[in-house]
Amino acid sequence: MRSINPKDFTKATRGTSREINRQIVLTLIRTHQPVSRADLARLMETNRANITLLVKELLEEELVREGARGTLRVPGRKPTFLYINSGKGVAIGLDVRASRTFMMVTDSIGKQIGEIVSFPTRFEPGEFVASLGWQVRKALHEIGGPSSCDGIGIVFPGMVDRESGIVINAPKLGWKNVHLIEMLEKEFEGTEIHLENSGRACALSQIWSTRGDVNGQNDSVFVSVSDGVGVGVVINGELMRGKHNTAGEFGHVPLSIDGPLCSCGANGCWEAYISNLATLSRYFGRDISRRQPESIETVEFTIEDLITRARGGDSKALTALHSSARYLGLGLASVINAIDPSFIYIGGEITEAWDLIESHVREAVAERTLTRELGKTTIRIVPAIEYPRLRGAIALVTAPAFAAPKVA
Amino acid sequence: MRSINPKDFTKATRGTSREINRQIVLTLIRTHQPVSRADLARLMETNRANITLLVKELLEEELVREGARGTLRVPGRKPTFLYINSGKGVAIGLDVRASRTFMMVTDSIGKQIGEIVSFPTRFEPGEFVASLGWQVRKALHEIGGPSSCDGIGIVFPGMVDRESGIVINAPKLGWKNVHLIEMLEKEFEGTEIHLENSGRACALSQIWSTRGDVNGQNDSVFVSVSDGVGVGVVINGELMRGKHNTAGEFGHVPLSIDGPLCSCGANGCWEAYISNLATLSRYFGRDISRRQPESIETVEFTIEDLITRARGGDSKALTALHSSARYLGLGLASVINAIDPSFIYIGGEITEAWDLIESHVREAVAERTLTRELGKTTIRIVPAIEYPRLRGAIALVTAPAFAAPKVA
DNA sequence: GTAATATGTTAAGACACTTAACAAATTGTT
DNA sequence: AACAATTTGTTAAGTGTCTTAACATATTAC
Repeated sequence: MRSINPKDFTKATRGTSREINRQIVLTLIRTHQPVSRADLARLMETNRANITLLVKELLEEELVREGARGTLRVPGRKPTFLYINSGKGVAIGLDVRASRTFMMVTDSIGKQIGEIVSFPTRFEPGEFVASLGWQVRKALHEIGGPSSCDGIGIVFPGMVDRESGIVINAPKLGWKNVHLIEMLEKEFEGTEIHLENSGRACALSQIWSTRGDVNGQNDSVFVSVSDGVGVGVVINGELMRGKHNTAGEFGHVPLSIDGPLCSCGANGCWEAYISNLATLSRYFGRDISRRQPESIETVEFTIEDLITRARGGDSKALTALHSSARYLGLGLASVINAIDPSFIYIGGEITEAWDLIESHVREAVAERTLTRELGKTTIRIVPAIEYPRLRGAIALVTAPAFAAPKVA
Repeated sequence: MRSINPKDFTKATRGTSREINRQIVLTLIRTHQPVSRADLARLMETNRANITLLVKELLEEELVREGARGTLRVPGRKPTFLYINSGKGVAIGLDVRASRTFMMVTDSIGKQIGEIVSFPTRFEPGEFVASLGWQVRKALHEIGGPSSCDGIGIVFPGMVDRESGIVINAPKLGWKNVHLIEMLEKEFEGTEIHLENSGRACALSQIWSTRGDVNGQNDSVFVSVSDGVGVGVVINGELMRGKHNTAGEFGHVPLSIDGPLCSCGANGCWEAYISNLATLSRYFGRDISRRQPESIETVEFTIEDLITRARGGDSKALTALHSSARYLGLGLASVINAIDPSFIYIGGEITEAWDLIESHVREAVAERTLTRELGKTTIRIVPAIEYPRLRGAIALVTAPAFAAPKVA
């Protein structure tokens, strides 16, 4: 039950119904393709005539294309299959991380083109922008063809204001209040640039996935455990962004207000207990979380190494993982109590060790959730191979075309 | 940017535009009344013809009524004022608290009728339902007239599943998994009963308020500090309910996982630091939080008394309040980091001491919020005299008529 | 080759917003 | 008192979109 904001609403016009149904048709083609007009009519519980008219318009706009005829096992005319016309342009996704930046090129519905490439991340904003420009132009050139670029989505490890395009704080890179979009718009003249925080982008990747078991979930939370802890919250099929576009910072909700110092300056944040650095610190029995960002590339022992050791029988490594698992679960319990989502997704390097830690996580979740039902909230691992950050970056570009229109 | 759920969407029909605009008109009349058709046309940026047709329908349905003619300071025909037709039925709101239950009767847009009455809360479910039945019938009889009852909204201090109508856990009353709605529906045959948690209900009271400074805020959080800590989160003008209808339990997000024992069984919940009992315990220097519910009525020293003493110069009382204020602020910082709302509302007895504690709260908020902007999030006190719980209970009954239709 | 069946299109109807013209009511001026 | 100017509210014709019904198209089974 939503209240209508009397100061900011959208009235319905003659074309509103069409606009709504048009987006529904697009969504259904995207998630069900290949699909026939008759199928769409059944899915939407409307008549074929209406679908014909809606699709005719989408065909004229070249958003949709007709493909091969399908087959039927029963007598009757064969259906004409419809597809999203994804050949018009390409989307570019960039995942900026402390050590390297990853790049993915896709068609306009997010289907990967070519290989994912990566290059070192420059820490000086000017150099950073220039290197991005060079890499993106190179990738576009390699693809060749007349494809235009629909837009560039950039995922950043830190606090960003998507609307103003400012990187508010990215401790991993040592950036504060950098007006990144402005610089990028000069570099990529005429191309739309989208900026988003990594936790929220990961959540986007799930909202806009076409995987059957994933889509159709209105409320979910993505927790990305990496150098930091990023969280994206989805409410009502929409990413929670907040007044200052900084919503979702569950990583800095405390487990203990006088716990270990966090990179944000406060004590006892969840992040300070479960980030990769926290786990490594626990293993080495010392505080390695306060290094300068410049030195990150020189650290040779990673969380992956720790997981390998744990699998190899290193009981100290296993203990460090179990400890992080417990804190992960305790924090997840807070998220569950606060949001009560249908799904929790977890991404990050630690998911590689899920078989080692799952029981510890679940136990801690059950311990602090308020009801038994909440304790059983589905937790799904998103492995690195699914590239949730990059897919989220791509969604920033490709999703708007499929979004629900704002009404009432 | 909302994604359309391909498994659960609402297509637009011929009547969808009308439905949307009809709800907008109702909302605008509710929030702007008295208001003329010409005013509505200006507010909606549409033509008067459309408004005439929309209003004609609402007049025929007796949802809206015409009133006196307005005046103009310029030449021209005088406007006909429109009002929500609130005389058709009454709504009943019940605020169940550990010691007493409060009852308010309003017209169908939430305007109070008569006085607020209260009666002792029975702890045995059967007796509880019977006493409610008796009190409600008495109130309806006293009002007299042909008014029918539009519905009853009940606000409960504990975890409730609004949809199934089950009180999952109300430690203050000692209830667990009581199917309250079922019992109440037998008692009030034919009348709609709505059940909600007190924190969420308070949030509803703000969403559906017609106060100019309050409405028009899409994202807000209501924190109700009383015997327990109830939180209601509003996202996009809609109360966040969650998969199991238990969303918003920020009261049990920890400040320190090995802090004091909370009524929920876990350690260090926010509630265990800032509930009235926690503040009183701090004052008395002992743990009085683990009493049996039956004895609550016999406790003569309340948080109000403590505030009075603090004002009277009792430095121990003031210290206890300041301590709670600090913890309140630290927890609020988590809420702000997680949700980034436009507004935070605070209700409960402790608001009586706001002038004594505000600076301490704000300081703690600033200390743990991630950006300076977040630290400046507006905090508004809702005094007890505004009866947010009761207004929320009423909103449960009166709001659905004004809600935005579900589309796409 | 024909009947049965499913897909997709077309045309007429119904419904709601939109535009334009008009009636109604009021104020200010001559 | 008559008239112009102005605002409110209504009516009628127009346009866009969903809806219904009929029809053409294409395929399978007999």
